[in-house]
Amino acid sequence: MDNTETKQKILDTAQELFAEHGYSNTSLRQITSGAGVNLAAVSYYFGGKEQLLFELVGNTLRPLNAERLRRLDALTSNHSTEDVVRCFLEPAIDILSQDNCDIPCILGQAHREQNLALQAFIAQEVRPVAARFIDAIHDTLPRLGTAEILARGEFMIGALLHVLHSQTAVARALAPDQQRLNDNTFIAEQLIKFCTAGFSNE
Amino acid sequence: MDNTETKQKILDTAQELFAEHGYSNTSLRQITSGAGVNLAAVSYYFGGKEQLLFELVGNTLRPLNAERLRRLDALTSNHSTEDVVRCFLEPAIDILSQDNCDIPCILGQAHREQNLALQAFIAQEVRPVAARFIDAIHDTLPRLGTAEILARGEFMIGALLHVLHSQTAVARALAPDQQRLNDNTFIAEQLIKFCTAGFSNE
DNA sequence: GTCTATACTCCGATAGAC
DNA sequence: GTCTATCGGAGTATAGAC
Repeated sequence: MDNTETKQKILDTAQELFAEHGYSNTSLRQITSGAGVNLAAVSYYFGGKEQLLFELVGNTLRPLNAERLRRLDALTSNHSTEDVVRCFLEPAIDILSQDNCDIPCILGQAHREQNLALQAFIAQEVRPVAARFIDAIHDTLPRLGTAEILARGEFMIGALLHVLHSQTAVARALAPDQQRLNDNTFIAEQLIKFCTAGFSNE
Repeated sequence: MDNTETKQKILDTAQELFAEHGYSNTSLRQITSGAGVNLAAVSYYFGGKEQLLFELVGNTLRPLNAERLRRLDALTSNHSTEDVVRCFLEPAIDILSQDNCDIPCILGQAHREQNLALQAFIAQEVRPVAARFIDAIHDTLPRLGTAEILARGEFMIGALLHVLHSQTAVARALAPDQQRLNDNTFIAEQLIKFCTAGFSNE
């Protein structure tokens, strides 16, 4: 069997199972038997279960943050606060509309894992985006201090992660007849409006 | 040894260890040896590790939601949007200021666990508060549809849980010199302002 | 009723055979 | 590069001591 083929089959199966049952609730035996490879293959190719998760998270975060930076760079000098918020949120929410809905689950889970090494890994990936984002917000809301921008940035990340992870499960449980809660475009626009208004409060 | 004393020692130790290392990363053997009781005591008193978590979560959610309902009931007929948001957020953030900071960790973790039974348990506890909250928001923002209120309610919960869990860890990592990010009063006021503005956007 | 000792199954990891 | 065998530790269940 090919090297890359085995690795890819493990990654695909792990992504699927992690998304469905969660990292801790998925065993290496489920992954390897699902992928049709030997139990020891995960240790051989990735170094262990945790490094396998790191690989998945990195593969998701890298293109996402690259796209965020690309959009931030494309902003003109007289951009609005909503433009900046959109640069940050839209690439993440776009993933929800793609066919593979494992990715947002993996992403949301990663931020929530109580794992210092993983937290540091994520922080390192997000840092350059955060720095550019703070500057861009500062341009549109000069009266807002750095502490305010940082705090509100955390609120935005929290709201985004919650939506990525649960996909408004609480709201849909409370009102099953509200079909708009299943519409990702509706949720995306609501989230962008919500966060833009939240930031703009000087 | 007394019945209630053994149960309480298990609850206290479990709360501490779950908060520090996470539910999945804490073993029953750590809990029982830390509490000075036998391994089987958890099965005997709670039925298993999962039911032990349920008990902890319930003990945290019950008084929190009772306080939220009490404050919602105390609102006068001409309340503001900020009043309603404050009723929901302040009791949760007040916990942060208490000496026992295990509780917010347990709360944030509970929402994060990929566990359908736990999700249902939480949804059932939150449901009465959510229903009253939606009505109260509707009073102040009559042009807002139910779907909008529900979606934005999810964003607010996401932002709150993120703060409860990480206590603005990302922001503090990005700017260690911003002391205000360690001030719970500052974070609370910022969160209330952020969510109030987010809801008010009709 | 409370608690102890113990056994059972499953987990992640790894040394070593092939 | 792949696989088997095996290890220590996990959660769980229970028989029996007090």
